Amino acid sequence: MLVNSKNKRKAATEQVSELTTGRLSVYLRCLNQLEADGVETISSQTLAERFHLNAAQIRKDLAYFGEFGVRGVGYYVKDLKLHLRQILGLDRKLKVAVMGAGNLGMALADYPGFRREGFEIVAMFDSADGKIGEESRGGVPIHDIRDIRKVLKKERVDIVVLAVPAEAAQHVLDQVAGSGVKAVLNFSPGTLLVPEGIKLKSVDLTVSLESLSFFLAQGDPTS
Amino acid sequence: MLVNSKNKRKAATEQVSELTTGRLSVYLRCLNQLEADGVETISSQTLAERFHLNAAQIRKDLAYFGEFGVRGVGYYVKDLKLHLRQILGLDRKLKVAVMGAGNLGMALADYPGFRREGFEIVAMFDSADGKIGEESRGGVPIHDIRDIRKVLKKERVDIVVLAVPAEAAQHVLDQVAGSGVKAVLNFSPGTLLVPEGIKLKSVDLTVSLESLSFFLAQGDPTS
DNA sequence: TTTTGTGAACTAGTTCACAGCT
DNA sequence: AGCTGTGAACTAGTTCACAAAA
Repeated sequence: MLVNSKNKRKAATEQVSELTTGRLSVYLRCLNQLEADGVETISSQTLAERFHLNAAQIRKDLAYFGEFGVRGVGYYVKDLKLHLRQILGLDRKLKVAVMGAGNLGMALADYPGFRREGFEIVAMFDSADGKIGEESRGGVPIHDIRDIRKVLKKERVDIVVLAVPAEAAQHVLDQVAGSGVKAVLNFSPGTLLVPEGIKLKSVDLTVSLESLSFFLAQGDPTS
Repeated sequence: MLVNSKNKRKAATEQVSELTTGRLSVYLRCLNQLEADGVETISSQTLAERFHLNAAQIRKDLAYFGEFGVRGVGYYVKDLKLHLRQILGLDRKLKVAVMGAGNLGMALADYPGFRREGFEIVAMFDSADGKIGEESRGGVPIHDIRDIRKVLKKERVDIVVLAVPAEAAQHVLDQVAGSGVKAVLNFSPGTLLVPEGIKLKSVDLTVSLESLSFFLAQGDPTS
């Protein structure tokens, strides 16, 4: 298992696109399902057909990281799954903290999809007296947002989820950066100045919804 | 106001990229802030500097839809705002329904950012007896998911937000499609077969978090 | 024979740079 | 003089198509 004789991982200088890495997550999810279905080996062609992907793209995406396939056969599901988990850094348990214990923060802290993929939500933060000291429904403790630095360091948090109101987002982000966390998933809308050394990934719910509004306005002149 | 003498909107055949439409939302948000700050006119250059965008790209994105600027001056903030709202279809109130009254569905139904941009959340749906007939904290009524068709038609819902568990997503999506709704914002993970005539936009929380995990695993070999 | 891994061709998206309008 | 709107140049991303491996 984990055969990778020709270790041809791309040089650190070469940038793997975010589109590629997003797809790696998708492939991993497909493989999980295939494994559950008892499939042992799969070709890029079959994988593509089954999940509406492009076979050449699957091969190219994987080829950035090594030669995981067997010509004439395809990919061993179990083997490729392990490789993908390793590439995505999911082979160790990553600790996550959620900033903001509002509706959205609470929902994200207890989101089953995160736990299922091996993330561990270890802390939440808020500034409201009524919330500090309490827990999410799923049992994640809510800390005082003024203790960011202390708690993030103590808990050795890897990734922060930012779900605070827009006006607080920049300040909280700066605090998070100061505590040594390197990666932030941001749900607050608007422009943020990204501190040095931070990888920020933003999910903008309003933009997503407005892009559907655009589609309705342009594509579909009825109603 | 709304001067657009040379109405040079692109032909319906021409596809405007989703990257472009996403940026239009962003520009609109920037303009809202500028207006609040009392700025009356702005050049693409200044807009770009202020919000970390690219000036040529702003001009090109806008140029798909008309000539909104004044040479030597820039854009009138109020005027461009109105144009963008119209392009994005935000000049009428869009009605939204949320499928799934779990943590995430509830949070989305009460998400203030949606209301702020003029969306109206009119209904939620769930299958749990304990939830049907209740309301979200913000007062959105929860219907029986078996009444999808009836309620969506009666309320004239424009956009559906899908926040049901992955195993239910396809079935609910098919129901939604059957009730005439044309646009769906999907939060459930995994592959969906998109019914004819539906525009599906997916936000995949797990993929977003995993892309940060990838960054930590690859980019940052410490820890 | 089957299917990978990959250069080459193609398509999409971004940025430059400047003519032309105000 | 200043700034837009836009072709041209460039960069990134996708798909094709096939030689080479099993």
